[in-house]
Amino acid sequence: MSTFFPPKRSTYRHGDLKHALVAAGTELARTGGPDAVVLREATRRVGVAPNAAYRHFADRKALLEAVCSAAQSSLAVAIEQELATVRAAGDPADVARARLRAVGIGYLRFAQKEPGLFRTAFSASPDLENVGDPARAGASGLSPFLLLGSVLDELVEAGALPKERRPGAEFLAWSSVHGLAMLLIDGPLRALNNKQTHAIIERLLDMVDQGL
Amino acid sequence: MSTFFPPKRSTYRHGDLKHALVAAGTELARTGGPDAVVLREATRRVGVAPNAAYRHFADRKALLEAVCSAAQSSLAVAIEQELATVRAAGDPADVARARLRAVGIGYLRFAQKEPGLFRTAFSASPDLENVGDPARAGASGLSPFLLLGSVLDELVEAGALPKERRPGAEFLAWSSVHGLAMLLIDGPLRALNNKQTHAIIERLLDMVDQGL
DNA sequence: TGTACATCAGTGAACGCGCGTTCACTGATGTAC
DNA sequence: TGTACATCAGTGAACGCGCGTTCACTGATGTAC
Repeated sequence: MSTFFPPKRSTYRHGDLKHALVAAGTELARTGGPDAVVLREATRRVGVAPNAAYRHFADRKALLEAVCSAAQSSLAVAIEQELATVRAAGDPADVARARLRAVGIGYLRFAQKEPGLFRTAFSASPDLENVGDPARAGASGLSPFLLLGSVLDELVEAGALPKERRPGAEFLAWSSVHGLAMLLIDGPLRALNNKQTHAIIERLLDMVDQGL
Repeated sequence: MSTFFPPKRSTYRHGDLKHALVAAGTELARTGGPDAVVLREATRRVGVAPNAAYRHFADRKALLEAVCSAAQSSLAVAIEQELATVRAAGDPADVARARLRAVGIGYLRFAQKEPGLFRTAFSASPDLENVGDPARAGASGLSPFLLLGSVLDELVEAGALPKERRPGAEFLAWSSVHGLAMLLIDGPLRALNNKQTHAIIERLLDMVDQGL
């Protein structure tokens, strides 16, 4: 455990300890989810005394929250990447629909590729208040929740979603996709192979598309 | 913490320690979720030495699994109760639809009333293998998953769901409802009031009904 | 350009805690004769 | 009906562990003069 990341450091000052601790914490979260974000282990990996962390974080919870924000940001980037593959030509309604699908696919891909980070992203302070926090955003400046919201807005603009059904639509789409993510990574759908997984993802996105 | 449940016991033998430990563990899970199922605390509450638990469970994990099964069983009962309120008269397709809705409502009600138990129910060994385990069933003998499955079968029989879409339909319905449950209890929808919650639940169930 | 000094990042040692688990035991039960 | 004894449920004490956090400290930096 503690033999990784040997503490080779020449200077007394670290220089960027705060970021280094978040990075180490993120690595822990990647492997073991939020519970694995252990303050002592993070300092060990960075090669620093355990209490050095208290120069930069009030307590363990503060470190975990920073890691959580970083995970949200990674999720936003994953969604943005998927959005970038959507061709913007053709019927605006079709484009908007394809973009909504891309949000779902990016979300689910991330959950599967990084289940530990995914669980960490939703482990702390999941209030709608910090939805606009830039630390949780991707390159676009939008957090995952705001990305979903903006794509739903596009859907309304393109006439593919009646605007009276727009309010709260985030939560319907999000619920379905989030639930599937849970079943796929922690739940009874873990055992599915790639093909089966892909099929069920497509069906779920169809359902959302049709039911919204 | 340990002053609750004073260890008043007259006999040397407990009589039903195994069940008592599961009950105490369930109480812990109810309050704090799966992580709160602490072997020592369970024995403390029952009024027994910590190691007495090892007469009945191989280790902490085994205790947690027993608590998990009990939680699944409670969930099944909650769903059955909701199903029992559905009137069986009228168009069979409408009845089957109402029963599917009842499954979703029972699921979500349980998640909201017992968030700790709900999280515990899905914390351990969530494989489809133990879906038929009687320890996870309600009065009907069916686990939550099997209850959902049987109602979907009814839907097919009543002609409300094309039978080629029946396979895997569990996972679509389950994903949506499970995801909403998560957002409601742990996630950003925690802050909603009863009315708002009810509204979003209805909309989600509409979406599933329409999109299946 | 040089020096005194305030600042504050990181150190070293220690704390108390509660956990899961193991050991050799003791005491009640129920069965065989 | 009475007694010896095997069974096994629960005890008491202890273990090692790793955690988060606090204390008084040391050493490098950068700024004021």
